[in-house]
Amino acid sequence: MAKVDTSLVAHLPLFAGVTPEALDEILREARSARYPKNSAIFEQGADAQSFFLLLHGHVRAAKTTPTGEQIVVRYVAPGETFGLAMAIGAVQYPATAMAVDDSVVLIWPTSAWPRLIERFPSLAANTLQTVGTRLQESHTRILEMSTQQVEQRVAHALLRLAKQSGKKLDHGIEIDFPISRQDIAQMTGTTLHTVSRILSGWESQGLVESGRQRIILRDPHRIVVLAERSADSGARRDVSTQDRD
Amino acid sequence: MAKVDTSLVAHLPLFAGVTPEALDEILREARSARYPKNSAIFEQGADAQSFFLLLHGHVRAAKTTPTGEQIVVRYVAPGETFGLAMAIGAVQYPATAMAVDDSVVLIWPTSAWPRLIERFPSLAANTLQTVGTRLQESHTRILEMSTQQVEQRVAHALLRLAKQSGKKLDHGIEIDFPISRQDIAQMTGTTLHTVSRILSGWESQGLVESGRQRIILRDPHRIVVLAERSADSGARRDVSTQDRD
DNA sequence: TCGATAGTTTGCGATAGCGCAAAACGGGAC
DNA sequence: GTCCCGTTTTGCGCTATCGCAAACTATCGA
Repeated sequence: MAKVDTSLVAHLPLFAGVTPEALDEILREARSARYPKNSAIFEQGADAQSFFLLLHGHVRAAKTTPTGEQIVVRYVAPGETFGLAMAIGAVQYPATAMAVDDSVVLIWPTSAWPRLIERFPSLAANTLQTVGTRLQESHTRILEMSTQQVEQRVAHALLRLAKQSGKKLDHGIEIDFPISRQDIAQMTGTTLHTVSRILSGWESQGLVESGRQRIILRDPHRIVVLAERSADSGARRDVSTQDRD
Repeated sequence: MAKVDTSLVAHLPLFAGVTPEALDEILREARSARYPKNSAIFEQGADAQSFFLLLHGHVRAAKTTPTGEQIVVRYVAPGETFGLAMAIGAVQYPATAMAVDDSVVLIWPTSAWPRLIERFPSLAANTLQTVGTRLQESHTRILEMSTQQVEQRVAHALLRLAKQSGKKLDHGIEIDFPISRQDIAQMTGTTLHTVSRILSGWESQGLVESGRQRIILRDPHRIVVLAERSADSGARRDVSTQDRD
């Protein structure tokens, strides 16, 4: 198997504090693979035989209910790890991973993990860091779903996508992979219909420009305002009653 | 300072794979403290100077929005760690921790963490495990908030509390610390009014018995049924349109 | 070039659950 | 025992958002 070029990944947070020789050794345990657009990388419930590092492309991690509804857990950007079921002691993947663009990944066998973290403890520390960060983001998302209305949640979601995977344009930021109204609905806990209505509204105000699986934020600044406004018109959540401390 | 008895904590997942001598050394870095009911242990936004292990009592971790709304991130049960800001690389606590009962905790200075995980790598691995588990639970919660109605979410929340901190009764399970309608609302993304209505309804069906900050599940089995029923009466989420794979 | 297909838009009626208000209740402090 | 305060209950109107249906429109393959 062709060896992966060390320099491509040496700067990643995952490998912080890992010597070049160690990195070399770590990479020797991995193989790389290419997944074409719209192909599944692993399925929710399948045995977690591998964990992954995304090199190129974009991956969507989604969780499905017994009744078939889905939510998007997150979009994976290049340089990020995913499928870390083993790190959390899970035997099966808790979500499905799908390449939303042609993608290239590094793959380690799950069985290699215990040995790797034993030899290179900073791997565990670094992974703890990223998992912890994701936990925080997850809590933020819960906070938003609990306290904000749909329009604000969509605004936040798009701003996050723009920050994570935005391509700067002459005038605006384009989200750098195909994403549908349905996807955004599944990120924000609403329906594609409601997302469509919201984006239509924004489009007519010149805030965004969007089409088939494509969104450009034309006026990020005003979208930030939308995201942060605390539900001014009438319908406000009950803050006064039973306020704690 | 009085040394903490090793045997009290040796069995905790956090210390799995740690030798008694190592555990002794780890505990020497900690001090213990008692927090009376309703006292704050740390505040959201404060410098994360310590991390904690709960020995006795119950702690509520809650996140507050700029506008003052709160959500309950989780309830901490004895044996669990909390305030792990350092592990995730945060400088400040992302939430507020408050003792909901008289509580006893072990406290380590954040500054001790790097040294501890260097000397005892399994601490990092174990912590990664628990943080990963919490991340999964968090995703489950997001899934529920996205796909279920309030009554089901409340059912799930109570069942989880019962499993985590339930005291078995002759007939039923009592949640073992004071918890208000408001608290449950903040766990499920609704209002205390709606929670109150739901519990009233359940009470009249003999599912629960509840009062001031006190809830007893009288018929857990039927509550499980409630939690799992997929919104039968009419209002069902749109699964057919744009189903993936 | 022409369908076929997947994604998007939009209208309309229905409703779950919110916000507000007010009353009832329970427990602890003194 | 009584008062007071935090919690809970309940009624009522309202609206954000859903669910359904149907039309529309890019994009891709034949």
